[in-house]
Amino acid sequence: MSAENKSPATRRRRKRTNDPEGMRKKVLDVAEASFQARGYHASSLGDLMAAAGVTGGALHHHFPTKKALALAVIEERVAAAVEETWIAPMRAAGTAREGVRAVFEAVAAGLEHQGFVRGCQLNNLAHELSLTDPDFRMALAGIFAAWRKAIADKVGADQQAGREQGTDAQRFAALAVASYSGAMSMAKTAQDAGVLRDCLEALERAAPSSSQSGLAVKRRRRVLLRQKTL
Amino acid sequence: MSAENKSPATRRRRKRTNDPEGMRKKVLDVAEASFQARGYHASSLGDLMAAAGVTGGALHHHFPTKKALALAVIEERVAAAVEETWIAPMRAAGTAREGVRAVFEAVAAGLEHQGFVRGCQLNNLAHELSLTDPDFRMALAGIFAAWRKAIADKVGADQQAGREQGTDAQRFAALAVASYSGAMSMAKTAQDAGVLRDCLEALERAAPSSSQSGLAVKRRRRVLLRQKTL
DNA sequence: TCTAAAACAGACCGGTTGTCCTGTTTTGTC
DNA sequence: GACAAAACAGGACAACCGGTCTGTTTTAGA
Repeated sequence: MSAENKSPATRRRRKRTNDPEGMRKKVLDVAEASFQARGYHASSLGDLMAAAGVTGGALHHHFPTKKALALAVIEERVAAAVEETWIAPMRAAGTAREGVRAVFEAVAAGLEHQGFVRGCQLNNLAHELSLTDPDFRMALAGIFAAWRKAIADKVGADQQAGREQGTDAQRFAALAVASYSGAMSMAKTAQDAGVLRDCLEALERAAPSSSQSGLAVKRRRRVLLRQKTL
Repeated sequence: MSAENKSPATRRRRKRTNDPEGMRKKVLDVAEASFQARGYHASSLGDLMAAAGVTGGALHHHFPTKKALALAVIEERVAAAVEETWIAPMRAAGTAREGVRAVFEAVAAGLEHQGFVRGCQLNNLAHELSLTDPDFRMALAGIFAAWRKAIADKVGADQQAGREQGTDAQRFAALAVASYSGAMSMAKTAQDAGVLRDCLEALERAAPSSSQSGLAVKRRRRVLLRQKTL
């Protein structure tokens, strides 16, 4: 965690190696983590520079303004996180409902193992930045839309396979995204991931996969899908 | 909206009138609005002072620190907003599900009439402040808990009246709060309140009030409950 | 009326923030 | 190897932020 590029007395001047992509990645790593933990406004560029071991000149070279940095974090990192956590698992799932359940449980398990809750990157930044700047808002809205679309598409696939005939794909997707987002908000505030499981149970108990009451079907789905934790 | 306490030449010195409660209220009004629109960190005390027409001395007299001001906004204003928007309508509703529907529709209608979405005060501040300070977090968590309890209590009352026998009150409340919170997050980011209606429809289509499929029951509930818009 | 506390005014300060600017070093290209 | 552009270093700076401080006015109570 401390400095390691101090030139020792043995070799007075280390030769510099330009690594623009590596440096850019290092900055994005630190910014992503800091935005997640402290938020955008509470993260100063000075802190980020110190944490990344990067000088002001280098930072400014890759990201002219703080807004540009945040936009890059949103478009590259936050979008990728949603892709990894939700979109890919949803594509890989057998059905939409199984996918939703798998993600909820995987995230809940990951948070419980981690011991604390930092919340959803997308929602964290969306709340802080949506009204601040139209560019922020549009970038964040696009990620929300892609997220919803991935779920709705899965419902559509289910319907083409003869399932979920009574379900409105768009609305189902909206509810899935909303309940996850809100549950994460509560989990973050209470520092307790249990509410994620509460919401999932309520969602499934209230919404059986077909007309069956869905009481005996629930347990055996739990082990079907293993997923890499975030 | 401009200054009105400039002393005109007619009477050289206006007599000052101490109004501690009024001044405190004025500051809280401005702070509440600014936190809602710009967030905590993006709201500077200088802006608040200017907007409220209050000097630094007066502000500091009532709120020694910015944190104290935010805590007052949370405990007095945000809690009151949740009380007015959710808890009171929930107590007044015939059943829990009717109450949830009434609030969703009232808020959606209010937002559509307003033309823009600033989001949920509680969730806005919760996302920005939960991880920054334990005092903030606890205050916000308490409001979430009261919100959930109000809904769960209503489900309990329904159950004592013979309804909702298969429903878990805690989980139902968690899902209602979560889906509302998440829907508001999306509505704020997309600047479109329609997602609130999507979530409500999905919630009710998926969760019929009893074993009936809930297709014909939905429409006639819509006019039953009128509620004061936020 | 006298007095002390509360209420308010307004200047002030140290620290921080984001950005800019001027150099220096590295690197790809002819 | 010459050279221009990219990559990086690091200081400088003006604006701003939150908090403090001193002083004045109002108000309540004896």
